[in-house]
Amino acid sequence: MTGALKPGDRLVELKIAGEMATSQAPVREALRELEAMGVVETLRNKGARVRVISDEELRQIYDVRAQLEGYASELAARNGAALKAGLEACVAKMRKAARKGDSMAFADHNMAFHRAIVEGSGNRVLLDMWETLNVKMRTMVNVARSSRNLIDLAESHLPIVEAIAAGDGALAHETAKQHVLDNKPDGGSVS
Amino acid sequence: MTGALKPGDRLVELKIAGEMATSQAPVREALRELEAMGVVETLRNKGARVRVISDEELRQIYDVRAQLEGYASELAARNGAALKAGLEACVAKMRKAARKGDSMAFADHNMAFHRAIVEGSGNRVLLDMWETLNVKMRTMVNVARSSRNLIDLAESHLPIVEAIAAGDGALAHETAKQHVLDNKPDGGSVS
DNA sequence: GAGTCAAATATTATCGATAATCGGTCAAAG
DNA sequence: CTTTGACCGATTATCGATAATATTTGACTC
Repeated sequence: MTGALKPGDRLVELKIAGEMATSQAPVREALRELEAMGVVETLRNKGARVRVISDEELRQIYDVRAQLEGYASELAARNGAALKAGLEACVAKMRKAARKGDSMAFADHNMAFHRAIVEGSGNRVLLDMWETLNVKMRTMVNVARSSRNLIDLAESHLPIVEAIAAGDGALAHETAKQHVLDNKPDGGSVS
Repeated sequence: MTGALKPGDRLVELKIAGEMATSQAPVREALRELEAMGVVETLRNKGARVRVISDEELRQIYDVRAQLEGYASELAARNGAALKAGLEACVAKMRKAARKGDSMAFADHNMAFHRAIVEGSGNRVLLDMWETLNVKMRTMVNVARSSRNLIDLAESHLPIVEAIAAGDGALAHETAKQHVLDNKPDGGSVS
């Protein structure tokens, strides 16, 4: 699935097959997989579309993500000292991207930061699930909608690093969770 | 996927196609879906197998499930009064099944209890994710391995009902989470 | 212009065929 | 006896065809 596809766009099997120089059947197989992942939705005899994520669903995704990342941070804090340098490097890269106004690079480093924590949790099921949420959202972190500037956003990651590096699981949990909720579309959750 | 399949069992496309009076292609599509859900694993040119869930993965699933159900209970507690009767009915049915020594029925009512809470959270993403975990585990609640008898297990759900019915989100969260961890294979988590 | 209907076209869903791959068996060689 | 290579059957992966379904187009009427 290459660029320039928007929620709601049609995915025509024979056309994709032609573009990929293959036949229809493998395309159907791939679409079934994407459907199971929640990226695509299909109706019988009507074909596949990029699934539309409603604002409500996006908010729900953020709420669940906050819980998962909070837990991941708590687990990661057990090995916080080993993760510290890597996390700080991500923040430094975010700062650099922020100064250059490069929001694409910023988003990449931001994602790498969060992934490092979830990977550092050591729970593979948690990581798979977190990735599933990201695939669903497609725009992994919605930077454009954030009410903060990129410099502030980069800095907002530091309390998470500190809590994890200090091995403080409970603080890491709350800090990471709140960070996600702070960046949720339409502001914070009541939860 | 009808009964009597164990982790590691081969799923032969042409055989399944014959049994279902269809052709290979729809079977391959279905297997792709099951693979995306983590139920099946395939290797290229080697076919599909029912995925083996290791003990470690099962423990990780329980840890993540504890977090999700803890959060679900917290959200459900907002509307706890409305959920109380339904939850109590599930516990009553669990008691009844426990008295009759009917562990299949027990498992069904136990699942219905937990599902009612996750549904009561009002977060559809959370529900989908929780269902995904259950599909992965396949044995939804591992009753046979629990160190408690069924009567005690039925009763162990009451503190969750009480916290939710009282609208106490934080208590519901901790109670539900601990309940899942208490029933995790090989005992509790350090987390 | 709007609405209806029929025909044409596009697309989906499945079929059966075929090429490629893999694993097991057996015979020959060392 | 062990190892190696050839062959065969089972299975996977994809192909191209076809039937079924949905959508679009064009003609006609008001």
